[in-house]
Order: sequence, then structure tokens, then C-alpha cells
Amino acid sequence: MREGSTGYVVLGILAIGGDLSGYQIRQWVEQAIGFFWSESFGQIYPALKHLAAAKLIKALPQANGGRGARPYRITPAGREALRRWLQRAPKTERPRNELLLKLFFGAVTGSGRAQDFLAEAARGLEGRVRAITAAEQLIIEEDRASPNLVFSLITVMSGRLVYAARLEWVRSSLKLLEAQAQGGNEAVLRAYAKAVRQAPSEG
Amino acid sequence: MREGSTGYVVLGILAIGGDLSGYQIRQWVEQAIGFFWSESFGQIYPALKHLAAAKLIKALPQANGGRGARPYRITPAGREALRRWLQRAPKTERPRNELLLKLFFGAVTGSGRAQDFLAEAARGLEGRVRAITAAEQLIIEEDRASPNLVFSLITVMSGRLVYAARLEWVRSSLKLLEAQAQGGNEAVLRAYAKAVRQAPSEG
DNA sequence: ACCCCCATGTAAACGGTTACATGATTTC
DNA sequence: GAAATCATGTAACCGTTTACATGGGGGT
Repeated sequence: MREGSTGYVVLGILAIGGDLSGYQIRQWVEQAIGFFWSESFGQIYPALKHLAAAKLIKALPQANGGRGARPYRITPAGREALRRWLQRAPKTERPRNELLLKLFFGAVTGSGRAQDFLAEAARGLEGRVRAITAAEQLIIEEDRASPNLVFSLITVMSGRLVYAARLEWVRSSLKLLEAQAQGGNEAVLRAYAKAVRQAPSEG
Repeated sequence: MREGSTGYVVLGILAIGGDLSGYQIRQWVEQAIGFFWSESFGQIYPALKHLAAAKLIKALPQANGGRGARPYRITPAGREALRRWLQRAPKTERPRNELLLKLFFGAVTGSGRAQDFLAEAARGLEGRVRAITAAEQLIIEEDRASPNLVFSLITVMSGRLVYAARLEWVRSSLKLLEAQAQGGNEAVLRAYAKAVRQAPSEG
């Protein structure tokens, strides 16, 4: 399997989610790990073919005589391949945050647009925080007795903490822009000191 | 310019950084915006060619008679193109966090590897927090009187707050794994409640 | 003499998104 | 009967990374 992580994501989901079709795998990705991972159909279906050819998964007979969902099941060899991949250290992502980029060049356009972008980001983040909180509740109820519990909680906790931090950042950023408009750079520096003083500080 | 954001990043850096060569642009990207953006030489040099062909930048005469750095300067048309691009709403990135992915499938390999990955992540984050703190100091000193100040501070503040949040997450995650080893799922749930209670909560 | 940093560039390979094509089933 | 959703798949296009090729300059 020369592919990047897509194939392994599929294996992983079949390993913990049971027998699923391509369409269902996509849904799984969106709902369960959507806030830190994404896959498109254009990736999943070819990946399923490759995995089946490599005997890491096998196609199950379809329910309605050839029509409808075509579910797959992970094979022992597939579990072994997944386990090996999981052992290897994760590659750190190369960051590409267009919002931050446009804010960084903000002086070129002035602060009006920057405020719009931040307000928009705040709306998005609030929605995600709500979604995460709901997901968290579901995990606590459903995985209460599962060995997956710690791992599910670790991942939702990431969403919870970093989204909360981003929201705080958005709000502080709006305050900096206000300060700039009203009191210039000195006011900005005061507002900044205040914003980072409140933040959980590192040793 | 059909390209994605690379061309605009180059324009932006030439707009606020003055006349620079491809190599210097790369350094600029790494040092100033490296924690939220990355570009490789394989992107920058072709982008410079396209931008020059489109008259958005122009090549400056080289110092040492054709050898050494080949600096470029942004043209008025280039500034205009940059301004238009900056006005448009930023595309939200599709997240792909391999660390989180491997942790999510953690039950397949057990918690030993997960602890290694988290410890490694902590080391990386500590380094970045230090780098950010240094960058912050530099901005406060050098941009004190610049109209860029707010925008520079907004971007470093993002780094500061989200890295701090990630560090906190890593530490809490390690605690959850310990709790799991010692007291099972009930201990995990208690540790989780404690970890998120301390976090800045949303309304 | 050797190695590292500066510096510019090209080409292949790869991973991923998007658009397209197709059709069944369910809901309003 | 129309629209939305379920469901599978292909192909083109695009952006990005990686490897490669090349060579000057400075330090040990």
C-alpha cells in the first residue's frame, strides 16, 4: 500500500466500526473524526479497491442482490498492516492557515476586512464547540465500558481545548483592533498584555 | 494568476518585506509565518516566474554581475492584485492531524505508543512556545511604531494561545492514560471532568 | 581538500479535490 | 412528480513535495 494515510484511515474505521460500505465510511469520518480529519469519495473508493486487491479487506456479499451498499470487512492481514502503521511516529502536518495569513497582511487592506474575517471565524468556532460538546456527551454515554473510551476522550478533548483557545484568540484579536482604532499602538500593546496575561501560561 | 495562495504569499512578503530573492522569501516565510504557513522552493521559484510574466513583480538587476541572489520588487499592479485577494474571505483549511488520528485508533496498539507520541508532541510544542515568545518580544520592540503592529500581534497571539492549549491537552491526555492504567474507565472519566473543568469554558 | 551554507532552478511523482456520470430509494 | 438522499464509481486537473542538477563562497 503505497498510499498516504487514506488507506489506513479506512482500515482503522473498519477495525473499530465493523463492516461498512464506502459511503458509510465517509459518514463515519465526517461524524466521528471530522474535526481533525477529512476524506472525499474520490479517495475512499479507489482506496477500497487497492485494499481489497492487497487482501487487507474483503468485499462482503451485498444484501439486495447486487444493488445498494457494498460493505467491506477488514482481514487479519489488514489489522496487522494497521497495527504496524500505528506504531510509526505520526508525521507532523505542515500548517496552512489562510485566515492567519490574510490577517498577517492586514495592513495592506486595513482592519475592516480583518474584523469581518474574525467575526466569521467566531461564528464557525461557536458551532464547532457546540458540536464537540454534543459528541463528548455521546462518547461518555456510549463508550462508558469500552476500551476505546480513553482514546475517544483524548481526541474530543483536543477539539474542546483548541477550539476554546481559538475562540478566545478571536475575541482578543477583535479587542486589539478596537484598541488600535481608538488608542493607536500604545493601546494595542496594553490590550495585548492583558490578553496574554489571562492565558494559561507555560513554565 | 490561476495558482492558489502561493503567489499571493510571495506578493504579500514582497509588499511588506521589500525587495527579496526567492531564497530570502523562503527564509521570511519560515521565520515570520512558519508556524502557520509553509512554502517550498519548488513552489516559490515557479511562482516568481509566473508573477514576473504577469507583471505583478519585476526582477531587479543583480549585484554581482549575474551571480548570487536575484531580487524581485512588487509592482503597483501586484499590490492591487494582492489587495483584491486579501478582500476575499479566506478558505477554511481541511484539517488533517495524523497525531490525533493515531491516538484515536489507539486501542488497536495499546496505550504505550500513545504515550510516546504525546511525549514527543510535548517536546515539539515546548520548543514552539519558546520560539513564539521570542518572536513576540522582537515584534514588540521592532514594530512598536509600525501600522503592522496589531496584525503581527494578532498572529503571534494565535500561536501563543493555541500552542498553550495544545500543551495543556497533551498533559491532560497523559493523565487520562495514567488514570486508565490505574483505575480503568471510571478513573478516566473523573480525570476528564477535572481536565475540562479547568479549561476556559464557553457559554 | 572538504563541508556547509547560499542560491537557483527543473521534473517526476503523488495526493487530493472536483466535476461528472449513473441510478435506486425515500420523502414531501 | 419533484426533490433529496443513498450509493458507487471515474477522470481530469491542480497544487505540493521530493529528488535531482548545478555552482559560487566561506570556514576549518
